[in-house]
Amino acid sequence: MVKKRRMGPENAATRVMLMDAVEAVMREDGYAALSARKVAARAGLKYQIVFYYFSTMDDLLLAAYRRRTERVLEKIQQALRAERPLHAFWKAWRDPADAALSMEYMALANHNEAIRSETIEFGERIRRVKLRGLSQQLPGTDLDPDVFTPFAIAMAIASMGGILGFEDALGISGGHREVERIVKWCLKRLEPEPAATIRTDSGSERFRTG
Amino acid sequence: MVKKRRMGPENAATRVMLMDAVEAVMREDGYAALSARKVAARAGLKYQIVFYYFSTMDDLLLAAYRRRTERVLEKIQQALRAERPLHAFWKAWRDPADAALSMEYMALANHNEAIRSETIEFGERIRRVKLRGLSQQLPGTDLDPDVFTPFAIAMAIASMGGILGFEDALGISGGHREVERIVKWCLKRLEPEPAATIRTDSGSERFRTG
DNA sequence: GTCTATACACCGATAGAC
DNA sequence: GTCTATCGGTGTATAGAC
Repeated sequence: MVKKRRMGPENAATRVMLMDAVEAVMREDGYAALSARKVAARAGLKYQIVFYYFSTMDDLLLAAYRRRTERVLEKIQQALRAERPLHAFWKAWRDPADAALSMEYMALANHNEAIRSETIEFGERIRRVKLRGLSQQLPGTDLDPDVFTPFAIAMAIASMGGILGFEDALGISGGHREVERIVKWCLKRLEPEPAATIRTDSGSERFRTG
Repeated sequence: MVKKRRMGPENAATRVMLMDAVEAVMREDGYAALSARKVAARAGLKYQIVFYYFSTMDDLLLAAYRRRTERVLEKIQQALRAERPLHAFWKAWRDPADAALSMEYMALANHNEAIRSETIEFGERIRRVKLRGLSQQLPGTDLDPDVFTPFAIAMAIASMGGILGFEDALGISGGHREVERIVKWCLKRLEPEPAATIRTDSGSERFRTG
């Protein structure tokens, strides 16, 4: 019933090192390669130390994942504070730096209950933050405001940026330039440059109310 | 050098059963759970039979993956033959049925060289098929034809549908309705209903050349 | 074509020494 | 706080019996 094993404190430096090691192994070799032995070795320790700080490997994995979601959330909130939040979302999501890691956790979530529920909860949290943080209507456009809400566009942008990031990480780049052109074309009109003179770009295409 | 082990024929029924079993295990437990023991057990056989038909586990995995990419390609070509290909793409990619499996292979591709190069090759093949199969310009719209090419739109649609499918598979649904509305709003204008009277939808928003 | 038997590496986890 | 020692279970792969 009660855990009899001796356990280390929550705030130990080694605990943090082990979580760092989890991310490193996940990035390099994937979740299948994750083991107490590999994680500890990367931290320069014997593998039994893992069970001094975490009761199971799943516990360590979940702790590392929670730390990561907190960081991603912070990144989102930064984008929300930008002067052009939609542009910021596009830039942030398109970044392939963490794409491989995200993919790994997404795949893992399909088979690990703890990671799954954490992922669902996190996904819903992101959406709440976006809904609250984005303005309700876009000022710079005359598009149907019921369809093209800032929230909806942010979600669409995150989808496209996410896939493009995944593919970049893998080494696939075909069609990315084309998708980027569409997104930028739309972003330019939905969220025009703020301070400077708003160039009407006369001669090129724009959205118009019919 | 030469493989000395005795090996079964390429066209054996058991070989196919083993590939089916690979997909089943991947779907249910993920690539980390994939092992000769589990795969064979699912096919109702002892695990050593795997090494009679495949020289390594990686070989079996690659064979199963290749079979799958062929099937997906066929699905794409079906969409290309539809009367409204972009609508067909959206419907096909949004389907969460195989999303978990796709995710698994994508994550795997990041750490398994054979699966990675096969994935890259397949990705490029899809793009060629799309480029060749889609018309060069959309007839039913007056949007900038250099930006909104059928190919670019098909890629964007695949991105959004893909992520939505992944999230559906996981159990995340927030924001999907909103993204769907945007996509459908655009699809309706980019690829109007063909045979029937083309409703101009007077009073609602449309794209216009500025 | 499928099985038993066997080899050896690595896995998570525990107990207890230092 | 980190180590050594040890456990049973599972992993890939091979050789050879039936």
